[in-house]
Amino acid sequence: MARDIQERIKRLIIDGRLPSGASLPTEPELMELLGVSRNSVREALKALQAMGIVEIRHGFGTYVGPMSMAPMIEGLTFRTVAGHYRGEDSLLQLLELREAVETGLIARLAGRVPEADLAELDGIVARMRTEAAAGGVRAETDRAFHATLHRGLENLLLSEVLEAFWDAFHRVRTDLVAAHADPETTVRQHEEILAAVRDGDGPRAERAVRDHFDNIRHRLRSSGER
Amino acid sequence: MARDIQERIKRLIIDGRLPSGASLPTEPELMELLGVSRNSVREALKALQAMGIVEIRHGFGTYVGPMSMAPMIEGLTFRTVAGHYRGEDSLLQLLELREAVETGLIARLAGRVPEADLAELDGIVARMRTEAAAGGVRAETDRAFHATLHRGLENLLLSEVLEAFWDAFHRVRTDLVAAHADPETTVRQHEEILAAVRDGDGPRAERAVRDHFDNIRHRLRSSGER
DNA sequence: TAGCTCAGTTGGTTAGAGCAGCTGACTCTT
DNA sequence: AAGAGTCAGCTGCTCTAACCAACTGAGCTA
Repeated sequence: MARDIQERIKRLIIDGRLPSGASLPTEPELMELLGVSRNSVREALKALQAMGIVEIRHGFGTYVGPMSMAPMIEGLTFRTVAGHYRGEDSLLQLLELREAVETGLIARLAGRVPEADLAELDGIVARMRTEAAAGGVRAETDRAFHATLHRGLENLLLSEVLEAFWDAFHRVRTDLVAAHADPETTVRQHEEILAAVRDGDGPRAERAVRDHFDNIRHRLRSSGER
Repeated sequence: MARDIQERIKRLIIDGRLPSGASLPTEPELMELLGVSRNSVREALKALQAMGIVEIRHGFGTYVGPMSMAPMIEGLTFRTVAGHYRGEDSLLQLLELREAVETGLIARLAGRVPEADLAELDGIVARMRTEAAAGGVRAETDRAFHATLHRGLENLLLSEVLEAFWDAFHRVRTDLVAAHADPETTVRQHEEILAAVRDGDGPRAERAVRDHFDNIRHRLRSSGER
C-alpha cells in the first residue's frame, strides 16, 4: 500500500540518521529497494514532499527536507481561507491562536532577551517608524520584530511555529481584508512591548502584547470582509 | 507544473465554497478538466491528501478533506523523532511549545469554563485516580482532560492545534522514552489545575499548569534517552 | 587555462492496461 | 412481498514503458 511506502522511506531517513540535505536514493534505486513501480515511488515522494520531509530537485536528486513548518503554513492558510469563504471566523481564530502563544511567552521573555537582540529590535522599531511616516509599515518589518523577539527563547521549534502562524495570518489577511492598521499606533505598540521586555516587566509586557492584538482584532472586525 | 495542478484543485474547492466532505471530480474528470495526465492528477491529489486538504477513498471517490491538523501531527512527530535520533533535544522543545501555549491559555480559562465541562472534568479526574491506583494513568485520559479543558475556549483551531501538539508529544515519548510519570503526582496536579480553574484563580491555575509541565520535563530528563 | 559543448544522470510527464474496493440495482429465495 | 445474495459498473490503485526537461560534469575547443 502507498502508506507503507511512505513509512519505509521515512525509516530510511530515521535509521540512517540522515541530516537535512542528505541525499536519498534515486527513483530507480527506490523502485528496486522497495520493490514497487516508479509511479508508486513518486506518489510517496510527493506526499513526503508535501509534508516537508523530503525535498525534490529536478534533474539533481532527492534529499532529506528541511523539516520546517512550511507545509503547516500551506495547510493553515488554505484552511483559513476556505473557512473564511464559508462564513466562519477562521481568521479571528487564527489571530486568537497567535495571541495565546505570544502572550504566554512574553512573560517568560521579559528581561531575558540578550542585549544583542534588544539592539536589533531597536533598529527594527526605528525602521518601523520610518516606514510608518512613509505611508505604512511593511509586513516584513513586523515579521522581523516578532521573529527577533522570540529568538531569545532558544527554541527553534517554537520560533518556527510562531513564524508559521504569522505567515498564514498575513497571507490570508492581505488576500481577503482590505483595511490596514493605523501605522502610528502599530509603531507605538511595538515600542511599548520592547520597552517592557527590556525592563523585565512581565505583566506590563503581557498587557502590551494583548493591546497589540486587540488593535489588530479591532481593525479586522471593523474593516469587514470583502 | 505539478505545483500548478495542486493550486487549481485548491481553487476548485475555494471557488466552489465546498464544505468538508463534498465530493470532488473523479480522476478521469480532473484529467480532462485540467488537461493533464492521470499520473499528474494523482500526484497532486496525493500531495493535497498529505496536507489534509482532500480525502481519497478507494473505490468511492475523492472528497474535500476535514482540514484538520492531522498532517501537522505527522510532520511534527517525524521531525521530533528525527531530531531526537540526531541528538537534539527536540522532544523537550516540543514540550516547551505545549507548555507555552497551555500556560498562556489557562489564565484566560480560569473561571470561564462552563459548568458542564467542569463536571466532565471531575469525571475525568476521578477516572484518572482509579487508573492511577490500578497501575498508571492511561494516555487517553490525560488527553481527554486537556481537550475538555480547552473546549471552553470555543476556538476549534486552537483546540486542534493543542491536540496535535499533545498527540505528537505522546507518540514520540512512548516510542523513545521508557520512564513514565508517578501516577499519584499526575493525578494531584490535574486536580489542582481543575480546582484553580473552577475558582477562577488565574495565577494559581498558571502555577499549577507550570508545575505539571515541570514534572513531565523532570521525568523526561531524568529518565534519559534510550 | 578558460570557456563551451554535449553526453549522461535525475526527476517530470504522458499513455495504456489491468487490479482492487465499493455501491447499488437486479435477482433469487423465502 | 420482503429480504438476502450476487454481479455489473464505477471508483481509485498499481504497474509498465516510453519520452521530455533540467542539471551536472567530463571532455573538447579556442
